[in-house]
Amino acid sequence: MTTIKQVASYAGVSVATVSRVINETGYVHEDTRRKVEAAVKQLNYKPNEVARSLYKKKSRLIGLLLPDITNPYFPLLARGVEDRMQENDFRIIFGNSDEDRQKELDYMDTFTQNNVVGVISSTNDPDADCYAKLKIPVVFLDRTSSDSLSVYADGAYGGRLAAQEMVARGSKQITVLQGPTHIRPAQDRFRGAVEELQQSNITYHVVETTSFSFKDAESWAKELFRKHPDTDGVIASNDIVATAVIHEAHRLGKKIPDDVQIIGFDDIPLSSLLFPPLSTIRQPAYEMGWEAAGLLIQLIEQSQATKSSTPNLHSKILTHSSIQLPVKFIERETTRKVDYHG
Amino acid sequence: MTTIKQVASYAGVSVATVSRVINETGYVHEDTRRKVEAAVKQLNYKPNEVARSLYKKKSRLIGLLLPDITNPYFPLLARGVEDRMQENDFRIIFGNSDEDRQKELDYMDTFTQNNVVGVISSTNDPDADCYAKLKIPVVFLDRTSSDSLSVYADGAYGGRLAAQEMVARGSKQITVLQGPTHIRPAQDRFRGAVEELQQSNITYHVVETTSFSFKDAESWAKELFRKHPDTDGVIASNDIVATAVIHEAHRLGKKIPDDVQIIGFDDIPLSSLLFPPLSTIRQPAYEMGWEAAGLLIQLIEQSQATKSSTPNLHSKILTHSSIQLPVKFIERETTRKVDYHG
DNA sequence: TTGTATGCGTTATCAC
DNA sequence: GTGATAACGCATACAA
Repeated sequence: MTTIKQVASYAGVSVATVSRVINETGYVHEDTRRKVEAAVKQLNYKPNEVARSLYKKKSRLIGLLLPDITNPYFPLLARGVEDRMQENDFRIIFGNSDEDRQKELDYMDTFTQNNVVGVISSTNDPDADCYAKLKIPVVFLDRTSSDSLSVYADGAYGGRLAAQEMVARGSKQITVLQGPTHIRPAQDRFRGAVEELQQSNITYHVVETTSFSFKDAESWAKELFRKHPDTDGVIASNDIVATAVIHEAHRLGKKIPDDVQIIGFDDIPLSSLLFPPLSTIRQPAYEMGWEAAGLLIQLIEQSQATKSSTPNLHSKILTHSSIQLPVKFIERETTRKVDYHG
Repeated sequence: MTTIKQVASYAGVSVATVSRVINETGYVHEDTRRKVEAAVKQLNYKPNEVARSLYKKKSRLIGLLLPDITNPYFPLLARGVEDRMQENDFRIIFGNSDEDRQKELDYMDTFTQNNVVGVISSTNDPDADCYAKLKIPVVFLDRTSSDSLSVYADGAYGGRLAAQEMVARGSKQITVLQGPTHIRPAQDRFRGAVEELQQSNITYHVVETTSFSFKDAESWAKELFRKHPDTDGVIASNDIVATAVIHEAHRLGKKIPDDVQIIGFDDIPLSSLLFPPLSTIRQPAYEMGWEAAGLLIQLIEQSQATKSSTPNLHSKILTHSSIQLPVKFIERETTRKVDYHG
């Protein structure tokens, strides 16, 4: 690796001057600039980010912590984050937490030890100590917290919407799969659905579920149709679980959507490829990642500005502006057609 | 952040001593050690990885470059890499290349600028300059190169296997979807399949395809049944493409597997959830990531050893030991049952 | 407009 | 056994 020193001597100037031209800071004569630029090009010089990071106490790295990239919901989030970050010259240190407290802690240590300037985390406990202690901006993704910045979809409304669409399409005996109680967004949508059902005076049952794993979901699907055989509409806690319900319905010889309608949640890429293609409530995962990254970048730039200048009254300061993105009903073929519907 | 200096003064010793105890290098009196350890704990000291990296010219970071984490084949690879790296206290800077040369170059710059100690890349051009110039170990994942270390699945055999199984199950008019020509593993499996078919004296046709996108695949599926309406067996270039073929077969009212058998490639998580569940050639993606990480770690440790000591004749040096992992036929329901088959 | 010198937090070398 | 101190590559305050 060629260093700034080598560039300097090659160009016949001091390191300070080289630094000035590559950072476009301070005055430098046009001729000198050209000499330096030539040297930079000639030696193919790329500044050492580590040295920069050490001196400035801040890097161009951000930390991204997701529960499990293997869960089909997360790749889109990750991609949204990466694209926006890449555009703004930030790189990503990535980790899976498995929703495990210890792994989460470890990664937060990793992040701080590497001088990351911000983190995006999809955690079940945004109020955990390790986040409060962080002295850099944090944005919570897909997980809400009362007093931290976060980007999430409108789960409660999504739940209502699922219930509305199901009722509008004629289901009378609806079973709702609750979703893991420790995952806030799962509970939001569950509550939304139940509220709507209650207001509509529809008979409904609830089956408790404790994970989003397909394997577990298969047994809940069985339980569902065993305990509530008259079910003619299932609101699943997410698309994976909905998939298991579809399978079980097939197995029982039930016609979808004539005997039973099914609505999922998320709209993961898989959903449109199922048979029948799954009607679901879409969370705009890519956009969520994108927005979270944008918010974080804003916070990062803000915190730099705050430190270096006197408070600027003209620039609006972000203190608590979480972003809630809209969800949308995606009508496919596990729900019946309905005339009035646009 | 607390620094080594603070720990030193808190413990009443010099920074050198603190460094010795945290790195377990050199002599240090038992009492001193205890004092330092207490200070470390008290102040919750965590060494600054950036400063370490600057001094030692090597970090605990590795670079991972994948085409697109949004493609369902890659999350498992990534997870395999992450798990193994995490176990060995390496962290990951992650990026998507979109198979775009420029993005690839940019990420290689990022990696070197951040002092990563190794990179794992899934590139179409392992012989590209940017890899040759790298002075750190590189392992190519899922992409082969004649003279670089790589971890990949036995694509040629996978192709043969697909053809064998299809023939053994009675297909007489087989169509093979070729897969993108610029993606080496796609061509390996294609050639394998074609060779097997030729040896078996089976009539077959080839439909060219240029991507793995589902959207494109839909039109190739149409083309396939239009040009070769007698097709009673399809060997798809991967599971995504196979999915499109299933859809088209449904649309045409063809019975699967009675009218047409379909075999995919990869065994992405989606495949078992399709209807009918897709028979496919499984690549052990998670294991591949895991092995690639293991190989890279070995190379990293080796290169450190080589630098610091005189060549050790007793330790075997890895110069060219690529790892080829076995593929396997996963029998599901897009292929017919056959008696002889164990 | 440019150069010198200092420090960022660590590790390693060398005296003591 | 332990402590100064130089060095890693860079950016900046300050002097010139």
